[in-house]
Amino acid sequence: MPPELADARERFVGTWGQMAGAWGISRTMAEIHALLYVTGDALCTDDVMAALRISRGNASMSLRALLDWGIVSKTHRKGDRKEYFAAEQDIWAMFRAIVSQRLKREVDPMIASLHELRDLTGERAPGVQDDPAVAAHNKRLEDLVEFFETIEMLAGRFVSPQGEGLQSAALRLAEDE
Amino acid sequence: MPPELADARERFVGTWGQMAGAWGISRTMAEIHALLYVTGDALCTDDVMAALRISRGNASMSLRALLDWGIVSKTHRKGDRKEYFAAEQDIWAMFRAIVSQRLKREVDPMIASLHELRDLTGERAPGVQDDPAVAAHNKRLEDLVEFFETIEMLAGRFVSPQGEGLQSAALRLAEDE
DNA sequence: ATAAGATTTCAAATGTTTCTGAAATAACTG
DNA sequence: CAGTTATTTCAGAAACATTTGAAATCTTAT
Repeated sequence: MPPELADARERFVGTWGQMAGAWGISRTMAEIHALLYVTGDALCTDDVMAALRISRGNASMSLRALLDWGIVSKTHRKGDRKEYFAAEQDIWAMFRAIVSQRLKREVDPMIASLHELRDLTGERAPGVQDDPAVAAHNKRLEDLVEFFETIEMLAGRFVSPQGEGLQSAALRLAEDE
Repeated sequence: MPPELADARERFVGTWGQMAGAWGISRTMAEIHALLYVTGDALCTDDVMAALRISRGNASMSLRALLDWGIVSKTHRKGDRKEYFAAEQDIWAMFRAIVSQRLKREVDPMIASLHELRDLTGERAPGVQDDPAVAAHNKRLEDLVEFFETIEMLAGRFVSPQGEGLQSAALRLAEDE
């Protein structure tokens, strides 16, 4: 491997690691993902430990978390007892997986909470809906519910297997005037 | 104020606070924003401190950060030396402000880093581009650059003042088959 | 069944972010 | 200008998140 490539890979890992916060994953997870993505090959736990100078426990837990997110997959090699891990190579597929997870982990619970909040002062809570402050409050909650449900519907269409892909939708929106 | 309303507001603050991570802001910032949003009125620092049981320093720093994000504004009242703070009440405007900030803080630097990385092994780096591993690496970087530039363009259109609003674009995409 | 190798778990250590409180600074009033 | 009130700053404290390393568990080959 040319030294330029090794250097470029190492820097890529660092750069991608800085995005961890934006994706909502830990730095090590992002670095492992970067390493697998930029390497292109499947690597075993020891490869990851050596490349990133991290402990076995950390590698194990972070790899499992990446599997949970659905952006890394496990493979086996015949005649080898180790497990090997490879990153999804299609960046759009990876983005869909992340969006899908975050919908489930963040948006769904928020919508559920907003529905509960609505019940506290809504139509089913007798004797309070005449107060103008309560009416204003209910209007705000309605706006939020509508916002999150729109986001959910939009994002759901993007990530659904049968729906149009995010990429094509993005390009369509980005191109037409 | 009916006790149901006070209770509903308090719960809303807690619920919104849990979204802090998803928006990329601290818990206190999210709670202050929630308080201002759900109250509808402008509040002064002492009101915020009392309602959330936080220190003056925390309130001051978090309010300034919310101003920086552009989702809270400062107002004055005649005959009063205190500053009052009010949250943007349009949830779509707030979302646009957040997206706009995160583009600037996260996506722009990532694109810049990817451009730098591309120079390490790209056309301007002589003598390495014949290696197939380098070619594969360059392809991956190209994919990423294209991905982020598409995201940037798309999001930029949503948040630009003269462009169509995010809401209308979202509805357009969500409705048509 | 057992031994070797691979993986997972988790308590303790480390690192990072956020918060407090008091001092310093700034802004207003008369 | 002096006095008063409001705001900002920042070092240390507290809370929170991540990582380590070694023991426990699981897997596979013979």
